[in-house]
Amino acid sequence: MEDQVGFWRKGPWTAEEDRLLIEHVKLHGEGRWNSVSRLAGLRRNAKSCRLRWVNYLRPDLKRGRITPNEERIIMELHARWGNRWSTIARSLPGRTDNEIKNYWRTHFKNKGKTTSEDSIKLKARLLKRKMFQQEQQKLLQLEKNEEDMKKFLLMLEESDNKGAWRHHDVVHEDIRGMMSPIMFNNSQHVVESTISDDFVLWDGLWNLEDVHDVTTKGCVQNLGMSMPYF
DNA sequence: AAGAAAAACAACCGCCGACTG
DNA sequence: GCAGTCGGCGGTTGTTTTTCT
Repeated sequence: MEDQVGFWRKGPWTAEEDRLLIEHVKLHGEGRWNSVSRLAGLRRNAKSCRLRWVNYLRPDLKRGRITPNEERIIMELHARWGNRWSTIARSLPGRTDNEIKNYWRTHFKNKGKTTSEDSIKLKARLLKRKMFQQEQQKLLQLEKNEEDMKKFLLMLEESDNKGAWRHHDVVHEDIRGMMSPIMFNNSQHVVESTISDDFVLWDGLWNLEDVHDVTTKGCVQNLGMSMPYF
């Protein structure tokens, strides 16, 4: 039946389809996308299900516009890796390859084709937007840093009492709601993300060969330093 | 306020490499 | 070794939203 032409639904996903897919992934986890349609009762093919989950439904996705820092990282990494969007996306937690690809296309790909006048207008507009975003971000960052520091110190205190951070899932769940996800690797005590998104982003730039290899020590050190900004 | 243009977002398609029987 | 299947990736297109004139 599934081979019949026209069996698979196309076009925008409905809320009900999203719900079914989320339920399915909750129960069975990611992967085996070919069986998803059958098990979840969806008339969507494997690729469609995977794409919808990866680009839209995953809980760890970051919503909202690309920040100036992220933009800079995209430019840096694109200069280094070219159109390897998934590779670039790995350095930007919460962003998908599709998102980055779209962003690159709309902002940079046709830059060479614009007239000088157009590009001046474009730059002025981007600058205006950038300045606004920076202001917003600074305000948020000030609040967030203070909050994060308190909570991180509290967590350190608690972990000292317990002896060690034993299981990264527990830690992740504990602090998911209050700060950017921190993933602790059992064997190496490695932090996968950091206190604020900007820290990991910059760490990604500084350690391009292994963007996830940030020690807790480095993380704590980062807390004390001023943010690089442009 | 309205239409046009630009930007952002969502989704599909084809190709390719890894895996498996 | 080979064919089939699956999942991932990058390119592209269509639609919606936002911004500009």
